[in-house]
Parts: sequence; structure tokens; C-alpha cells
Amino acid sequence: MELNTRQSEAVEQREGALLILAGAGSGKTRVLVHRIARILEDARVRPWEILAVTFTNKAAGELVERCRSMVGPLAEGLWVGTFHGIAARLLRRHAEVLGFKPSFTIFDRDDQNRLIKDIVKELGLDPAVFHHDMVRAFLEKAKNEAVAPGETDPGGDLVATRLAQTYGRYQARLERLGAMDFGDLILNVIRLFRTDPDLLAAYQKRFRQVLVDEYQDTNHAQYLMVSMLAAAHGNICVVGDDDQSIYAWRGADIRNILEFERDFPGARVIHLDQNYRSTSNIIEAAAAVIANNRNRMGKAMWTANDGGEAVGLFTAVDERDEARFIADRVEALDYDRNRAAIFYRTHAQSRPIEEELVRRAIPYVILGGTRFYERQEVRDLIAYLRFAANPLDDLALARIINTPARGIGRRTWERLVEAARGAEVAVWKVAAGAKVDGLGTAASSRVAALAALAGPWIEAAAAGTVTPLLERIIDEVDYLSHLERRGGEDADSRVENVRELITVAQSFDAGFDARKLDPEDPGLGPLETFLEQLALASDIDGYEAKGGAVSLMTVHNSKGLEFDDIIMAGMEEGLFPHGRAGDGEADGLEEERRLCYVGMTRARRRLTLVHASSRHVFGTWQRNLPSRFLDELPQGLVDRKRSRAARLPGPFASSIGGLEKESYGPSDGGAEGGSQRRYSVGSRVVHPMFGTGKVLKATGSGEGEKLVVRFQKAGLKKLVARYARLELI
DNA sequence: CCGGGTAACATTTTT
DNA sequence: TGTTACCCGG
Repeated sequence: MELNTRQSEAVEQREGALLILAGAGSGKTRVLVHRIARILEDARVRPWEILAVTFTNKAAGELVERCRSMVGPLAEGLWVGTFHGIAARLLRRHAEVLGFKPSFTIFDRDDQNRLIKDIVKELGLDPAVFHHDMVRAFLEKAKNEAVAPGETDPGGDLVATRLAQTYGRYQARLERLGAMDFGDLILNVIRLFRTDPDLLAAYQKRFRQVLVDEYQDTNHAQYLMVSMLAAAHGNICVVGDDDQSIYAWRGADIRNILEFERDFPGARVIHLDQNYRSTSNIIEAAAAVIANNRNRMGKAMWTANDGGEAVGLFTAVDERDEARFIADRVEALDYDRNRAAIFYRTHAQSRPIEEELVRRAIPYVILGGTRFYERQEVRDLIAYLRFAANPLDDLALARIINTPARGIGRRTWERLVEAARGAEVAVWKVAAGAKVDGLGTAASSRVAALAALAGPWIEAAAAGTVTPLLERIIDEVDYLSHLERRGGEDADSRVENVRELITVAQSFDAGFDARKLDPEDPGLGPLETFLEQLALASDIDGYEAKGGAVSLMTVHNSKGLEFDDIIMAGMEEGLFPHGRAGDGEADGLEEERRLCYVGMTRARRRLTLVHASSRHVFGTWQRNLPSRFLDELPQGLVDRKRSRAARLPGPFASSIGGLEKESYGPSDGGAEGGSQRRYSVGSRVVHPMFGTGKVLKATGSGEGEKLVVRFQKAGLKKLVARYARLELI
């Protein structure tokens, strides 16, 4: 396929700043690939002088792959990666400038939480007020905005003052641990360039072209990083779509795209507004939804494609009914199911859908949820590897020191930590040293035994490949017996996961030599590279549409993908838009709408939106109104259907559905006895399943009487008096 | 020191 | 409802 006029313009414009506003399905990756190929036609530009930043490793891989098909092996030399991946690569090279070793550890959320809890305790703060999630959110926000510890403005607020203090302590600890968190990767690149302007100048000269994909999702720190790199020559090309900005909650600053022309004077702006992906019905429907946002640049997507099917809109009774509908649709597909996908707002929604698919033996692939690398046994072993790579990493040591149990308990650990703090060294230094004050002989000999075991790992880590070390550790600590000893039911699957990790390591080792990208890169060992890859991996990276299997994922994860047939489940107020989105601010709602737009525009041929009237949340029933986004669809483009169950005859069939019947048992036992009595607000009642409770609200009368009851144990319930076997007390 | 038990809490999205 | 974190008894 030829490039259209706008696309060609974008490809040909190679000097100066360029903003490509690329709508969904407008062929932006094609443009990027052609543009890179075009740049490489100039023989003076070498591949490693081009820096391209993408949002996920998967996107980076695809970009390289498509470049390769155009320009051949030259593509291997390109600097393509995620912000975090590129940053890590730069920092490994120049770690010592900032006082780090090239083998620094990358902390994930779990590590951050542990460290935060530790510091909160150390500072004597109330862990209820300074909950690790809250503190982490504060730290991340500061880092996203490129605010250093000394630069936060507490403004006299006591909590803010303490948070600022925590931030400082946190950074100091990270430094001593030889570790960086995600935010630090970006921030430290900025620090690196500010510390060493010559180095910055060298990279500015080296990267003659800077390209950034998904620019609408960059945060301020990331913006600083790329604009520093492009500052000298100004050859920066960013691609984005303000309507697809869905990561504001993670610090993405939409101003980066809105104010691009101000930040880079003389910037050219090119709009790609022709969609090649979807039917015109889908495009029109999506356009109608996004048109309700006020804060947007306001481009108009169009397509030359056929109208296609109407957008399906299905009303289900509850989430199981919804799942049945979805499964029906998947079964009825007359082409490979891997061309279909099911999207939802939250991971929790996948369960009933998965259950139904399993029941019918429909194969599926699912993204996210509890990830392989978050499994306890996998994390244990990774902690071993991390420790071997970086013995300064106290957190890794803390995790492994008594796993499997080797008689080194909390008290012993605390003594080691105390001694380490006193001497201002890593805990490992103390543990591997001669003696520790206050440690009994038994404890001492156990610590010494571990030190004797672990010492050689550290040496092995610097030298060889990953698999032998991993297998050696598993063997020497007898990890599999440990799993069998403690894990009752799921011991088998845990052992399976360990084997899977070994397989991952093996395939990494096999491919490691082939990964020599840049002749200038220092020889970072396989182990460090492996660990970095694990730390920076995202769910989507490993995803591929498996033949015969339908895909399940959150709408966020769907970004950048496309499918012939898409079902979006849970289109309900409170769920999508999510009730907690942006604390009810308009911005939050607009981001939800953009998210909806992203989901809808993934569909090539068929799009179906589903909502359920009621949903099982925690242990209780929740009634949900259809999402406002459904109301925003043009009526002429929509084909409405309801579940058969929802159309059952009866006074409340459509509004109440079969739910209460299902949940409170069939009414054929005669036990419900048909109490015609009226309940009034404040009455105390007893329910056979929920126990005693108090009526908070009563509406209707006779057979239509509905109640809201707060049960002491079971919480808030909505009941239909006729079906609920209630008794007044 | 270990493991089992219970109680509280949780669900937005993730590089 | 399911999970996780902490507590207490062995």
C-alpha cells in the first residue's frame, strides 16, 4: 500500500521538530518505519544515531521488525526501546558518574513498598497515615514531575513535610542499596546529563534523530529527557493522539502534546486523520463518543471503508449472563478466534468470563492479572539472582535469607541490620564478615553457613550465563523440596513455575549472543541483562494472539492492538466510567471516555458493547445503570439486544431480572411463605443467609416492595421483599 | 522460629 | 468473595 499525501509529508519532513497527530488506525507505525528507512538512506546517518522511544517493549520489537523488513540487518543497530529501557541502557554505561555500579538493581513496586514500610517505621511515622500506597503515590508523582527530594514544597503542611523527609530518606536508602526504581531511571538520566554536560553534548551529537511514539502518554520527566537529547539539533519527531491519552493517572502530562508547538518553535504539525482499520460505523460511533470531551484538539477521523455491521449493544442480567453471551458470540465465529478479543475495564471482571469459557472448553489467552513474575516462588528465585548480581541489595537478601527456612529468624535479621546500619555497609557485608555483636553462636553459624553457600554465587554471577547459576541455586538451597514441604494443594504448580523460569532463562541464554546491539555498549553481563529484562517487562510484551484462542485483556492493555471482532464488557456506570476515576473530576471522566474510545477503535469489523443490569461485587449484589458512553452512541448505528433472561415475564423482569431469585433461592419450596407485610425503615429483620439487619430503605408495596437492608455480617443488600425470606424481629 | 489461623481489607488502569 | 497481613500459640 502506498503512503497517502499526509503520510508522505510526515516521512519526508526530516529536519526540525515534527508533531504527527495520528488518529487511531491512521498508519502511524507505517509512517515511523518509512521515516526511519528514509533517514537511513542518507548514508551518513548510522543506525545507532537514531533513537526511537516506544511505550512497550512489544511495540519496540515490532518497530525493529518492520524496519528490518525494509532496510535489512541495519535495523538491528537502531536505538529502539521504551523510556525505561533506553534510560537503563544509558545509566548502565555511565552509572559511576552518579555513584552507582553498572549492575544496579531495578526496584519494582513490591520492593518500593517494602522499603517505604521500612522507612516509615524507622522515622516513627504512623503506618496508617503514611500507608505505603500513599507514600509511593507521592514519590511517583514527584518523580514523574522531575521533582528532586530537596525540591518538594511542603508549604507548612505537617504531612507534606514528613513526606518530603521520607522522600529524602528513601533516595538515600536506594543509593546505598545500589538500586533505582522506575521513576529514578528517567530522573537519573536527567541528573546524569545535568551533572556531566559534556556527556549530554556527546549524546546530542550522537543521536541525530529522536523519535517518540505515544507522545500523549509521556510525563514531564520523560519530556525533559527527550527534549534534552534533541535540544542541540532540534530533530525531534513525536507521534501521538490526544484522544488516546489514557495514562494521566500515571503522570502522563497531556500538555506535552498540547504545547508541543510552544516547546519547539517552528515545529511542523501533520494530522493523520484517515482511518484504515475500521468500518465507518465503528469510526462514527467512536467519534460520537469522543466528541463529548471538551479538552481535546478536536480532530475529525474519517474512513473510506464500508459501513459494515451496526455496533452491537447487549443488555445482560448479570455478569454470568454477560459471560454466556460473550461465549455464545465466540463460539459462533466463523473465522479464527484469535481475531477476536474481549475487553473490560478492570482485571476482576475477567473471572466470570474465564469461568464460562473454561466450562465450554473455549481456548483463550489472557493478559495481566496475577503475573508469572509476581508468583511467590518466582520472586524468591529472582531475589536469589538479584542478590548474586548485586549483593548490596538488602531487600533481595531479606527475602532469601530464610527462604527456605534455615533458622535465621526475625531477631537475627534485625541484629544483622543493626550492625550494618552502624557500620554503614550492606547487610551482606556484615553477614559475610567475621562476627556480629549480640548474635548467638547458633545463629552465627547459620549465617556463616549461608555466607559460605552464597559467596560463590556472586562470583559465578559475574562470569557465566543465567541458567547454570539458577539451577545451581535451586539445587544448593534445595528449593524444590522446600516447595513440596510447604505448598499443599498448589505445590505442583509452584514446581511447574520454577521449571518455567528455568525455561525462560534457557531461552534467554540461547539468544544472548545474538543480542549484541551496539559495539559501544559495555559488556553488561547476561545476568544483569536478564534481570533488567524481567524488571522492565510488561504483560503485553509476551502477548501474541494464539491460534484458535480468543484474547482477554483490560482496555488499557488493548492500546496499539487491533482485532476483527471486539466485545467490550461491563459498560456500566461506576465501572466504565469507573467510579473512582479521578475522584469525580471532569478530567477523570474525560480520561475514561478516551479509554472507551481507545477500546472501540481497536475493532476492525465488528464491535459489541455489553452491560449487565446487576453485578456481583465482593459478596454483594450491585445494580448498575448502563454506561453514559452507551447513551452517547448515535442511535442509528446501534443494534440493541437484551438477554432472554432479562425479558422473562413478571412484574420486575426487566428491572430486577432473575438475580434475586437466583441468589435467594428458588421460591418453589414454599418456605418463603409470601409475607405480605410491609417493612418500614428502621425495622429489624432476619434473613436465612445474611442474618440480622436493619431496613434502610423501603420502596413499592405488595409484590413490588423492595428493600435496602444493612446486615450486620453481610453488609448492604438490595432485596425484593417477595423473594427474600425475611422475618421481622 | 514456624505455621496456622483469623481479621481486615479490597478492586482502576501499569512502565 | 478472595486474598493478604499480622498475631498468637505451639
